[in-house]
Amino acid sequence: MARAGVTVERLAEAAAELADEVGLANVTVSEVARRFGVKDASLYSHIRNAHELRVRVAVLALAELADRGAAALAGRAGKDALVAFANVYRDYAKEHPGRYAATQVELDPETAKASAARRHSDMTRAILRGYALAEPDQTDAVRLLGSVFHGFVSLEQAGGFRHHPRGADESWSRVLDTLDVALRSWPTGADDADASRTP
Amino acid sequence: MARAGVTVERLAEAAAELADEVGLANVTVSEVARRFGVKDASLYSHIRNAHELRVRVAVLALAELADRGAAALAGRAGKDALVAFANVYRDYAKEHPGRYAATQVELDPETAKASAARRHSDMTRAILRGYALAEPDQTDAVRLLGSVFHGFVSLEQAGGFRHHPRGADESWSRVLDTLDVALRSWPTGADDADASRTP
DNA sequence: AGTTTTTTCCTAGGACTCCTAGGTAACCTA
DNA sequence: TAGGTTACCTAGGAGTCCTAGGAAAAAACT
Repeated sequence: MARAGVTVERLAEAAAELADEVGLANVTVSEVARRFGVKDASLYSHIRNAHELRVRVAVLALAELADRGAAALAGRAGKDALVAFANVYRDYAKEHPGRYAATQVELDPETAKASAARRHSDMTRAILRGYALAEPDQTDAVRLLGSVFHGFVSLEQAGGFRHHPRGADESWSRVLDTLDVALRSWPTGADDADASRTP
Repeated sequence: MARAGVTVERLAEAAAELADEVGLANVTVSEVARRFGVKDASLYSHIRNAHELRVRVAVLALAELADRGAAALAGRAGKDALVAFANVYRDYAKEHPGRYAATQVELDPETAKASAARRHSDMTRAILRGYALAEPDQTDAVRLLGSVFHGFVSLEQAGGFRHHPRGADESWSRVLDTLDVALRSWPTGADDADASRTP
């Protein structure tokens, strides 16, 4: 009988597709095997276990996302870059919910190093070139941006914004405006102004 | 033979405990049953399916978190309230990772309504009383805060901050400083200042 | 108290997933 | 073309989810 031509790359691709359809948690070795017209046991010569399947989806998604981010950043700076990059995240999550969810699986140190995770923080740092920030503020800002992007997308996907008439799109663009302002007026040194007296 | 005294409340509590130990994804009907000294099939007179078990953990966590939030907010205002409330989230996530993860499961409309989800947005709105914001800016700000809190905690938990010497605690307090400043200087109307010309 | 009803737990079992062990057949290389 | 490697197979054990139908404990009603 002819071989199915399974490779780890095609496996990851199929698993990613499946994740987008049924959610990452429902990505199963058996189903992926089925899509290749192969028995589930056969896949274990390509992957160690079911977890590796999800890890490979994560690595794939991280790389795709980094590619899109790089494309969006090309030729842009300042707020323009910030907005473009942010939209890459949100659009990707909408288009590929399963892949995006995979982005959050914990990777062991070696896998993380070989992944595009570093490219993401580098790109975020590149955005911050438009806003004069020295270390360690720059790292803090990178983390702020990552938190807002992921947090918003995650809450939106979980349906957290559906119980209120205000559109998510409007909030999103307003949040990015605010982020832009915040980065420009980054609290430099020991800023202990007490806001509780600000009415 | 004597009965084990299983109730949905005790079930949810046990599932929550299990979630904190092994992760929400590994919360299984069989294991919960085992902890009650009961066969797995017996639990199906209390819950409909395994998914309901996780939903109940979510509802429990949401309520606990809301209680802590309310306690933290009592007698505080402005930045003081903001910081206290934010720390409730982060501390809870550290203390109860499984419960916190459950917080992000999608709830059907009725369950969501009966949950403490509303209390959370109400409390966030209460924080914003310290910063004069009218609708719809207030809703946008609520979403920004939610995004930052959840995003930061989520990334930190996924190990996203471990590959850099800068401590997560320092970044966190800096992020909250920035949030405080951002809320005070919220971009009111049509703020289209182009930041790309700022350097 | 005795009887009926309800609830809680049981056993049995089917369907599915994960994964291992060991075998066979296709492809690659010397 | 023989030998070796790799991709796939069957068989099966262990675990989970869930249903069906039965027994016994607890609660409710005479």
